Amino acid sequence: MERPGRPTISDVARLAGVHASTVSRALDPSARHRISRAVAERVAAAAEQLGYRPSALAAGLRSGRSHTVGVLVPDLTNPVFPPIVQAIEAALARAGYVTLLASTEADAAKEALLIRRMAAQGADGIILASAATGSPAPGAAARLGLPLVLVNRRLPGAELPAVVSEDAAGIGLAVRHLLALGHRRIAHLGGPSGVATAADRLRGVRAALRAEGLAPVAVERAAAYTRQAGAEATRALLRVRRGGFTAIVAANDLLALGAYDALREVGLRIPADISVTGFNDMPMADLVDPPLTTVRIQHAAMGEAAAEAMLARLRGEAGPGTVRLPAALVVRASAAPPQAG
Amino acid sequence: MERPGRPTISDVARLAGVHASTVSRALDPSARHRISRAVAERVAAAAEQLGYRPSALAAGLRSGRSHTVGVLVPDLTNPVFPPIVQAIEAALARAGYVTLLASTEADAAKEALLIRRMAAQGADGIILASAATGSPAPGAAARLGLPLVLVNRRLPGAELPAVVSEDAAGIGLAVRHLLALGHRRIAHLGGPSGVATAADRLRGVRAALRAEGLAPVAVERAAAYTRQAGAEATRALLRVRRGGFTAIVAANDLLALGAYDALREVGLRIPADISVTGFNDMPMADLVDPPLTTVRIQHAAMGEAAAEAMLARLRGEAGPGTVRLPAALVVRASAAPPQAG
DNA sequence: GCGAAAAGTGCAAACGATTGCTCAGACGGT
DNA sequence: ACCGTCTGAGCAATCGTTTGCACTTTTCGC
Repeated sequence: MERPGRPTISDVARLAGVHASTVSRALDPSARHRISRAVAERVAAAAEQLGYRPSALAAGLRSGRSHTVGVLVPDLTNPVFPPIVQAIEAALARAGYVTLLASTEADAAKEALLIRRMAAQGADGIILASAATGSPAPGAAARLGLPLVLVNRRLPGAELPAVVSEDAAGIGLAVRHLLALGHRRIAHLGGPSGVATAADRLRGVRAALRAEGLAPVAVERAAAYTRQAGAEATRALLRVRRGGFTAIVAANDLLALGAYDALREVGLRIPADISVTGFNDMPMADLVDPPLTTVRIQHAAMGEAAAEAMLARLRGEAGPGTVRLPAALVVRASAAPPQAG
Repeated sequence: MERPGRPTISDVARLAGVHASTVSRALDPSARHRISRAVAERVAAAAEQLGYRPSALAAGLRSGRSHTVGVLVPDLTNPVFPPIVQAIEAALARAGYVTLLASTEADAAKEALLIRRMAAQGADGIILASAATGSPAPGAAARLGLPLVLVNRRLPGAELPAVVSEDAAGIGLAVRHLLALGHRRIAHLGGPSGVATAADRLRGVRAALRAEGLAPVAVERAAAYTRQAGAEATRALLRVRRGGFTAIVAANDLLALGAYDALREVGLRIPADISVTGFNDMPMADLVDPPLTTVRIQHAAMGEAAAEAMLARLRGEAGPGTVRLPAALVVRASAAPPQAG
């Protein structure tokens, strides 16, 4: 008649007629071999009968491992992140880990606070999506003794495991596509400074152009990876160099869509007047008007690899250093040969 | 020279020259009044000096409150969820809670497993986005004694707090818009059965039409809220009733985009031949071709309200029951007057 | 069969907080 | 002056596990 609360390990022990420590071992796959088969089975049966679920809190307190990993993203509404986060969560869940999610809003103070809070919650490690230079994460994580894995963006200088795309080579694909279409005067709509992907992609654009003896006719860096910032930077590009380029290589899809907005404002047609390419191949990139020619990155694979890298670290293995996943060109309709004349 | 590990409450106590229990009280705003001002300040200083961060694990173990809330979504890559999740996380974070995220993949077994796992982690409550009939969540949560709050979809029958949109009234806006444009033969591309929003929106379509003495000329329900399922259901609609309708009211944006795909396959132009409306006003809905006329719901407000409802419950307050947030029509270009003749 | 090694369990001390009790002293009313 | 109340702080138990150590039994080599 009494409300028993959740059964504890002692309840199981009592029912199985053994000591709690024996139950603990019998239920731990890595210690089960120290227990006789008969007892292990009796314990399993008792646990099953009681519907016993060990308290991860108590286990974490004692063992120091909470089976919890924190994931930090700057902005979940940026379509790049959901697939990555989802893949991370799935991979962690498969390994029995639960995912703590928080959004930093690209604010360094918030990032530091969230890491501390996750550490207080006993997180075993932190996966940081989109680190920016000056990010307090490496310092904070190191101070707290937490393994840190970067995903989507690396952090040059810091020796941290990271899973990223082949940014330079990937955007080179887009540039070469434009060159093949006959473009010679190409502008780059770059990502914010302090972000590794932005620098890498700018480098990639320069390299691909240089291979043909060319250089970008203009480079304008957006203040953030958002549609609004992309539109603004494109307006700047038009102010400075209107008519001076026939194509814009954007550092990501959101920026490219911002370019769509800005080009439309001044009556320029895509791709008839100006070609535009993006980067990321985010969901819906095929549905915009015109469908965006872009570079596909492996969102899911990236998330999964990041989770695997974290799990390897948590197992005490060295794990991979920086992993670079290849990107592929996706040709749609936003890039076409330049207008004759 | 020794590696001190993280400072514990006893370290702070020692430094402040008081007992650990006094530190605990001095640091707890709701118990601070039992401590003299002088001691409280000494403790605060000591904690500050040591960089003390209480272990949420230990606190949770003893107090039964882990300051952790689990959030379950069926699929994070559905653009409806990120803004909701982000708002939930932000509101919870403001209250000092951390968010556990997991994706159920619309799988009941997985949903049950994840709830158990979150309970084992000591989660204080569960917020479930998009419950479907037959969801094991209410039962599981009740068994575990966890408060459950629904967001985006309610669960008819279960007496659970839920924060949803005014689905019926909202989609009525779209229908009335179509009627005002002159459409009379309207088909409904419905959501999956077993999902409350789908039923509510279907009801809303019927009600709005009935007010004019009309009824939907066809109703086809998609197997899931995805672009693919939307395309398939639209193909079915065309098979059955091609030419029999001049507009499609879709139960959500993803379905509407699927309709775009299917209509294009057979050479039908939007909106010249067929008008299409969506629901949700997801990000990018304005960028597709043609820009989607849809119904805007308050993603962020919904997430925030759900988090607030959960926090109220955790404070022991009754909190609101079902909250319905109004929706608004967003007119873009996918709906136009029907072709003459 | 003997002793040593191995196997299988139990014991009890952590882990780091929270909280019901106890207790000493200050205070105030009569 | 005395007694009761209140305040502020300490004591110690407790939350539910894990794990180093000690203690029996087997097991096995010789």
